[in-house]
Amino acid sequence: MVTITDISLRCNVSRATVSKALNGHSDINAETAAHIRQVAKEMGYLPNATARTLKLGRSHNIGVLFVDKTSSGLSHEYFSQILESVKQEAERSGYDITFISRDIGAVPMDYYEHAKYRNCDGVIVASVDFTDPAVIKLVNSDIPTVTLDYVFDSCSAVLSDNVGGMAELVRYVYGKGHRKIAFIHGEITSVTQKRLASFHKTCAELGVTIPEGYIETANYHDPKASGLATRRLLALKDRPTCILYPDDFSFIGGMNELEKQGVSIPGDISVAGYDGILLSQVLRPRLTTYRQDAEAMGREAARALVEIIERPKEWIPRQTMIPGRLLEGDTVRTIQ
Amino acid sequence: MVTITDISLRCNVSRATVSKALNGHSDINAETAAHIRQVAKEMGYLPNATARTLKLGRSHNIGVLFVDKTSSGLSHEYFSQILESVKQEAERSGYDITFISRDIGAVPMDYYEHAKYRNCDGVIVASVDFTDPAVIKLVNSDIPTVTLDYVFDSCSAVLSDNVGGMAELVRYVYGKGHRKIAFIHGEITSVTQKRLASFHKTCAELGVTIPEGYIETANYHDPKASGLATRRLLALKDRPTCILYPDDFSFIGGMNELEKQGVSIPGDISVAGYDGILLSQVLRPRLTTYRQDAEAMGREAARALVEIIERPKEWIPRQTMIPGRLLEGDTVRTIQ
DNA sequence: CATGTTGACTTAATCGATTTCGAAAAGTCT
DNA sequence: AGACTTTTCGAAATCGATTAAGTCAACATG
Repeated sequence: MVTITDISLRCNVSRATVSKALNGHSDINAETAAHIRQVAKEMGYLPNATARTLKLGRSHNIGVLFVDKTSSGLSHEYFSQILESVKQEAERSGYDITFISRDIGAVPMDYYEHAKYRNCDGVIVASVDFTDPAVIKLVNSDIPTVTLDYVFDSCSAVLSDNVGGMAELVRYVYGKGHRKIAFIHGEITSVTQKRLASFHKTCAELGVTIPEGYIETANYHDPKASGLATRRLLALKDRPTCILYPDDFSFIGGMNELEKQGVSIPGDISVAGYDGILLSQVLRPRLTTYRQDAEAMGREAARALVEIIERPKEWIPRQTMIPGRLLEGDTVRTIQ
Repeated sequence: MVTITDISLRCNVSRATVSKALNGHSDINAETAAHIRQVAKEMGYLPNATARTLKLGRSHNIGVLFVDKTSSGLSHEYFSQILESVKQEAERSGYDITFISRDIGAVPMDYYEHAKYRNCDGVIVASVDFTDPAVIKLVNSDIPTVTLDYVFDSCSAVLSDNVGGMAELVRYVYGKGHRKIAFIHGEITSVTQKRLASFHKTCAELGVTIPEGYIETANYHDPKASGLATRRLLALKDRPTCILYPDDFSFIGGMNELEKQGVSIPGDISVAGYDGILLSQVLRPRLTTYRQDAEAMGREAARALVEIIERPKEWIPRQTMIPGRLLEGDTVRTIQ
């Protein structure tokens, strides 16, 4: 590997001069600097990020903490899109991405320790159990942190507009004439609570009453649970005319159950999903859903984090709300 | 941050002694070592991976190179599962994962340079254009590399059994009585070529002739293209009784087209996918498909790489074939 | 001409951890 | 007691890059 020392020998200057020339310091003669840069290029010099990190205390490396309960990893398209987007934006600013995990090898470590161990300049946290003490330790630490879809007052957050999204969905189906709207929600998380609250609030605003049994519990990304919830809804004496699902993928379970019971979509019952993943747009009928702008979420999270890292003085915890948009498919029918 | 120096001051020993005690060297008195470890724990000492990397030339960091043409990133479940699995296995061996990209910030870099810059001990390459000069430069470099689903003779590879998988699928549908089997394949890659060759070979072995037009071209992960290909197949005078799709996701396009034309699955026509992603198993009817063991692929890739890194002497390029298995769903009907 | 000033480099310390080569102390053997 | 080992620990170099402080010559100024 070519180091700064190799270049200095070749150019008959000190290592300091080489470093300064390469970093464009002003106290180096223009010709000397040009020559050094030329030689560096010829020799195929590459700076060593490790040495630089050690000296400067800045790694230009961002940790990402994504944990999936199901441990199927990034199976959820929403999160894999966010990750990709974080990665792209981080790279644009000169940062690399490293996964932060709980342990590494035989050494037990918590998230904070891992991030410190790797000298991460900051961490992006998403899709985790935000009540986990290890997560709380991290967000309250000296490491700049940005959370996704969860607010800690110690750090900045990027949020999907769950309240607005759910309100828009409810108002949309209301506009289509639906008054008997059921909601199957995922496991209780802060996101779920927001959607649930927004569902109740919007229904109240619209004067829509929610009969007993119209709020059903299932899980995110779990068609089976949604199928069972759908079955329970269909067993009600007073069936809903519209069912809102926890997310697009889990809707598949509902779709199967409806099909099985000979209930047509949207002829007999209308449905809507949430997320706006690719799948929802290739199904026929196309699923009406609320698209979360994962790309923007990842981008804004990375931007916010880089901002904190590079201008720590000016930083104050800030929440960025990312709006989504309703994707009108063909699964919500207009009724009289 | 607590460093080795802090501990040495507190224990009245040299930094060398602390380092040795912490690393379990034998030339330190057992009691002294125990005391040092105790103090280290009390002070919350964490080793600094950067300093260690600089000194030892080993980063315990593995680069992963995943590029998706669609730039939708890790949208393909097969790859996100592999990534997750690579990550888990790497962590088990004490390695972290960093994404390798083409440029970083304003600095233009190729993959090799990026990996060197970050001192990656090795790189795992998947889902890229293997004819890209930058990729070729990387796999032929001094950096240990493991490729997925592609063989270079300069490095080890982990391969999904595309030949065996396709053969098993064909034999399965043949066993169900099908003799008119169409195959819609994805864009031409080495994987596609293997499946295509295996399709032809297996058909030949079984004495099945492949009429004009039964081999159709579409794309991976692209329901639209598969839908169009399906339409072309349905327009044939002599329709196939069974269609094999490029992958499970793109089958959705075929499903829509069949539905639209009133062709029932599997009543009128049988179908099978490839991959065995979660979606295929929650659709009704359940899709018959060949499951690629993404989890094993990621695990073996990580193991192979760690092996090369830690025992470079004994290393010889090796290919590991990961078998998949047929997931029998309800989309292939028995015909007389 | 003595004194400042500026430009262009270099010296040397530093970041945190590891490791080679000693060195002192203690123990062993004849 | 003298010679040799063994045990236990430390001094100092090292990895590659950065930078504060210092040097020295050339030049400007009153």
